[in-house]
Amino acid sequence: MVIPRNQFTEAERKERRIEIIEAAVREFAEHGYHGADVGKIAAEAGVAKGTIYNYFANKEDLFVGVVHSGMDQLVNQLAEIASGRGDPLARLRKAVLESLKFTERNLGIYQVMINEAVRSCPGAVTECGSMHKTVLDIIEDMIKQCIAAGQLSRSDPKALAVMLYGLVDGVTTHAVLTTNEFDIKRSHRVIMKVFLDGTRKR
Amino acid sequence: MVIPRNQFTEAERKERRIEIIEAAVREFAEHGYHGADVGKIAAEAGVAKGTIYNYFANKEDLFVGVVHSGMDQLVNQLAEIASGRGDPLARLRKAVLESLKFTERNLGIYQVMINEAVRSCPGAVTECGSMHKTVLDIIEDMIKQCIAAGQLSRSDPKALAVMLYGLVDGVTTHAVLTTNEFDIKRSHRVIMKVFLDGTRKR
Amino acid sequence: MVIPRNQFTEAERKERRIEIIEAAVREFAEHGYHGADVGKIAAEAGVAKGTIYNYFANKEDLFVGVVHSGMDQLVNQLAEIASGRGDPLARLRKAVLESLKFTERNLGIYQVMINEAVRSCPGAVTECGSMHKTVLDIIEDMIKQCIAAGQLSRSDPKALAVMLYGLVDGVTTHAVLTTNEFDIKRSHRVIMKVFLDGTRKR
Amino acid sequence: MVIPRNQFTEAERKERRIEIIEAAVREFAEHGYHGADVGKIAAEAGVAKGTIYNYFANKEDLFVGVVHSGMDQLVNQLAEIASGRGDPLARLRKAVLESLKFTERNLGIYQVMINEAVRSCPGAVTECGSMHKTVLDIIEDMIKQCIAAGQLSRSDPKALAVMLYGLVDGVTTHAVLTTNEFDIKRSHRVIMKVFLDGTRKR
DNA sequence: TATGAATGAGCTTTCATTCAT
DNA sequence: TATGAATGAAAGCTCATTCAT
Repeated sequence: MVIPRNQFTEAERKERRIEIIEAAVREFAEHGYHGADVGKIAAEAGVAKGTIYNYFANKEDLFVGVVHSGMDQLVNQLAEIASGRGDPLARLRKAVLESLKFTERNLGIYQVMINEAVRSCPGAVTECGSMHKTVLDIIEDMIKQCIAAGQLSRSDPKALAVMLYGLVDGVTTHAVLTTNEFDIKRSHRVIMKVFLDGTRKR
Repeated sequence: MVIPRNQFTEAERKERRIEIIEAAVREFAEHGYHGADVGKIAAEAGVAKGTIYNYFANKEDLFVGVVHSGMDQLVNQLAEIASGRGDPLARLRKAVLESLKFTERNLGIYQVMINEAVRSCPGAVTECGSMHKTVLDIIEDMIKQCIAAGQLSRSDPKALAVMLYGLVDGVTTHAVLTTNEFDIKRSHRVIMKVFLDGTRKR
Repeated sequence: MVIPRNQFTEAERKERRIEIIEAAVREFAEHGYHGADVGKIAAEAGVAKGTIYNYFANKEDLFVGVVHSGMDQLVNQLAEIASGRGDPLARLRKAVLESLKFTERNLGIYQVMINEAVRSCPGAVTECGSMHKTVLDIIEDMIKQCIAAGQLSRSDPKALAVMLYGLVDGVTTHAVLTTNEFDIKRSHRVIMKVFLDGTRKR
Repeated sequence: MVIPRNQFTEAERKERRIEIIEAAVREFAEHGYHGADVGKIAAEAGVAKGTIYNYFANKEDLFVGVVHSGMDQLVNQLAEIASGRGDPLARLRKAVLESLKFTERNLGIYQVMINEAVRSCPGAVTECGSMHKTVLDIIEDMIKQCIAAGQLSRSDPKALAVMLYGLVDGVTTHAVLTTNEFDIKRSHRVIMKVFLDGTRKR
């Protein structure tokens, strides 16, 4: 029963867009792309079904918006850490910690973004892929800084970024499949230990 | 137009079951659980829609069949390697290599199994979770052997298994998202290098 | 191709609901509960299949709506007669006449309501049973008035109500099975004659 | 797993036919015509689905068989009573009692026969109608005998038969809708009382 | 003749999207 | 611009019937 008005400020439109995306995040996270119900998203967001289509062209576009918004947060956070000053390795540690925190906070939607989008929502592949690439680029950049600072040995930084992020992703997957609660601090410690020192007996 | 017969040998029934599962693997891999169309699976398998329901109770049950069949192959292969003789670390290397090969061969369905099943197909969660646990148990067992043989340093073998498998899973995810072809040998080398020696400059 | 609008008055919604129920009455009457096709009901009502589900939760709920609507008419009519003033026996006669007219007008759906619902549509049993009970209660009440007025001999009024309504129902059944046209006036006369005076030679 | 033989005696065929009909009676009684499952009937009867079609052309034909068999019992019983000797009115009483007993024993299938068949199974209408007519004819005949013996007053015996049978049918319907247990003796007493003496205060 | 796997038309129900208001 | 009723394609599943064995 929202009374329509004729003119919305840009700010009001943005705010409502965000409300819709937040509702969409919850719904996509819980039911996956195909399982999500646009009607429920509208209800959750407190708007009419039709209104969704004033902000997004269709379900796919809404999903892209969700992905974009979600990854944007992570990218911004990582970018900030990456561009910081001080010990590069400490910053890398921090980046991994924040990534873990992010995935924990966004477990459901993160999985959907990273995994399901690819096969369920062709239109989102580009978006997901490019966000993923951005994250990896940032991590790669940090690794380069570590190498330059003599903290990591010289290897292909891109491959190392994939490894490091793979560890974060792998822990997430494991958490989802075992429905364990996620011990972030412990995961962080183990990931960094393995990544830095390996497991071989010396 | 498959001609119906009524006296099928056990072998013939199994064969047809496998044909259906193979068609289902393709469809689920391409479109995810919800996106998959039972009718298309039937057509793909060369049987009528109704026939599917002679072999599986419903879509969910079919999906569980797919998961079971898929993971079974990996579990068997890993189990064989794990129970082998000879150098434990070499066997661990081999296990990682085979896992990579498996995921490459089964990229689509593997992702659906590991990731989408959880939120799209409640009935498959148990199945997926238990298979995942089995794989990790086998790897954990091999890691224990390596520790016992003095090849890996003493740490929580369960956590290490999660790390190692996380690396494999992370590489897979990366491959899917970048739609890169998958350089298995290189991935194998990097994974083992990082896992064994870490990345720290010494 | 009904043009969709979104702001329906309560009256318009009710009207459409009635149109759907009327179409449903015809379809259920002709084919019974299981034999009825929701799609045909929609077509008959001039709406899309999906629209049915905006007014009723499912086929069962639609059927309950039909039963309720149908019996409501009869109940209201009988209730009005029952609560009238004047000679009780004359009112009882009138009630039987109106019941006969009602069943004649609603032959098909009446049969489905009374008979098939019980075994075909578990969700409607309560509804049907309670409407049936209401009708009998009204008739029982009228019989009590007749007894009080010394027009009928003292017997169990509930049992007599079952008898009287049984006569109406039996005549209906007979009409359906013989596909006779229904001579209401004659039926009314015979029913009242038998019910009041019996058949024994005196 | 019944082993097929090449030759069945006529008796064996008849016996199996009866087994199928008995199973069908139960299934039709419980679920109505459309709700009944030929597969379940076959399982109940201990034969394969295909075997049903060696004995009946299709579901409709099977239903006609059920109707025929069911009504045959009643018709035979009534016919026997009707053709008996002794007091006509006593025989009429007995016929009503046996009809009540019959409908109680066959409540479900009786309802289906009398009521649902008409709209669910066009092919059975003739059968049902003619059996119904036969029953009424027998009752009419008995009423004629009563009139001839001076036990009932002169009225249209066909109409009286409809009334009397209507009372039986009405009681049955009432029993089904109220899921009351059926007090046959009491019903019998009330029916005969009303039918013979009416309800008017004298 | 009995079997029962295969068939596929047909059913109910869902839900992304449209569009008159 | 927001609304939400209407839409109808599409999907999962059932089950009467067939027919090679």
